[in-house]
Amino acid sequence: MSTGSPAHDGSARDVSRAGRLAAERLDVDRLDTGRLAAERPEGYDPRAFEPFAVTVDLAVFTIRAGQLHTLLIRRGEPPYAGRWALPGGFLHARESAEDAARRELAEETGLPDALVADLQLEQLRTYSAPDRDPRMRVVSVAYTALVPDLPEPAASGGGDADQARWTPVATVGPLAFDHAAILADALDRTGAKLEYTCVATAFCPPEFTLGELQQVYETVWGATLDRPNFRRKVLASPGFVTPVPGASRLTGGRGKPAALYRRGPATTLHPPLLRPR
Amino acid sequence: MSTGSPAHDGSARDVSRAGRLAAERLDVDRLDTGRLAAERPEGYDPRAFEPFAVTVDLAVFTIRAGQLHTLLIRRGEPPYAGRWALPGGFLHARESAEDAARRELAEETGLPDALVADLQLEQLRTYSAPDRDPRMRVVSVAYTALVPDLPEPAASGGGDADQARWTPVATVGPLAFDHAAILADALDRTGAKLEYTCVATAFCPPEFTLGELQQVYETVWGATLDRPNFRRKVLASPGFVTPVPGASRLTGGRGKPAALYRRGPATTLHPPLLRPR
DNA sequence: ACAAAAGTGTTTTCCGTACACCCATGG
DNA sequence: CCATGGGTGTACGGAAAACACTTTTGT
Repeated sequence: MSTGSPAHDGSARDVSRAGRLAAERLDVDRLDTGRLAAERPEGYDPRAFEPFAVTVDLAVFTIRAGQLHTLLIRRGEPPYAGRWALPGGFLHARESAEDAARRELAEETGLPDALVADLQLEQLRTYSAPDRDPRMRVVSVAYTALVPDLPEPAASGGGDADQARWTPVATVGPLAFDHAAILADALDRTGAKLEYTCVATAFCPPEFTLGELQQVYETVWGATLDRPNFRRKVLASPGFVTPVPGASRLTGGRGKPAALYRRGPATTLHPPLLRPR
Repeated sequence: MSTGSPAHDGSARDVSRAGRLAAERLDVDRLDTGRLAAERPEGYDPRAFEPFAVTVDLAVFTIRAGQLHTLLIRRGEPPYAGRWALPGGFLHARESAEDAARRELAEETGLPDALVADLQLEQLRTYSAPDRDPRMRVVSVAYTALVPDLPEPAASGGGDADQARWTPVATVGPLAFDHAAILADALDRTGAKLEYTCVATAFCPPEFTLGELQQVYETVWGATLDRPNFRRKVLASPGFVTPVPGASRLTGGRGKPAALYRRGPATTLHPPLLRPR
């Protein structure tokens, strides 16, 4: 697909992100970087095994106030000190990348583990440019997560030097390492997945109206949809949503109360819900 | 998407695959595996940085005699000695995963580098289960490549102990490590990509007929398509194929000679070419 | 009574499907 | 002249886009 090819970037998490992450602090100086080719005169010895650091990066999206937001953390240590970055961290020794992503997500957002356990979490892509991280060779597996609007966003960790904050994707400035490219890829993928999967419900609370579901599509796609047609399409897709006998009122104080739905058992959308144009 | 979750498997390339790969031979005993949690009594030290080996695995597909084939190599060393496996290998020190995949593909297939340079190569997924490889912690980035039917398949390397062979996917037996899961994922992805991208032409020689292109779809999908409708859809997709003023005869000796086409500049298919049912 | 949001119906257009038919070539 | 494969035309059915209309609430 697209080749963001972010050249001079990196993604290794370091000692930043407050004391709550002390359990996975990394002392870069302890790393055996002596074999890295960058520190050898010229070329490398092909017979030497090169150890890599492996991390996960997370593009976590939610919708707040009709805008798509992503979770960013502020780096406290060089490189890129003071810059915003995607949450993430190193794989533990006996932990898969997805397990690591789930663990990091729980740590960063403070969500209960039970909620994180059955969360939409999709592997996006692996970023492996040799100079992603100026310090060492880091290969990072990026994941995308879609979460409902959380009452307390990521306010855990307190008002420390290392903040974590929901940021509207439209106002995201330059990010550390190649995280801008990762974020762009995640946005592309998320928009595309809405077309042929049921992931849109992941943005919604357990019970939601069709109007809220439509707002998810409109927010991510940046387009307006015809309400009657959207309604028909969703209800015609078996297993996309299941009705809840009961109604509630939303999106403003007035208007007819809307029926409530839960996400259905289906994961893919047949036929797809194509975006306009 | 799907979660193959291959549990007890691995993917590290070792000293197998003939002498032509000597440049990247790996002596497992030289690896610093002392820190691996599997060799410690119980649990692990979260503060210790764990070095990972990073490899690429390649699911290379071609169509020969109306059957989808994949390129497999036979392992000469334990673990899984004698078993077939996907081609692949370790990342070099200053090499991205895609570069490594391209290099390995050139080495395994013996294709000229120029041809490999502008080849369809798509990152599939990264496999990181902790026990993928019984010897050590290996994270593998899997790629999918689609190539035309090659005159000399993978006959380079000679009749050595380590063979490389095109195998019909229908007759693939058990594979080493989690390669069966990777192959299954690659098949799923390839079938899906035919629907909304132009990658099908990657299976074809530079000049091809619409009948050959249709056979690609029918072979990968295992379904028959209506020829007139297929023709219209392809020609209606701008940039999918471009006509060549000239004709040739094919697929048997008789019948009207078919017009020839080259692949066009487009990469995505609007509207998509959905498979039946 | 009016505004705002949910829900229903209808028309028109377009696309996918199925299938009939003609063309060119080899045996 | 018949089998085989390439290429064209066309009619039918269903889905999607556009839009008018009804229903139910709050103010």
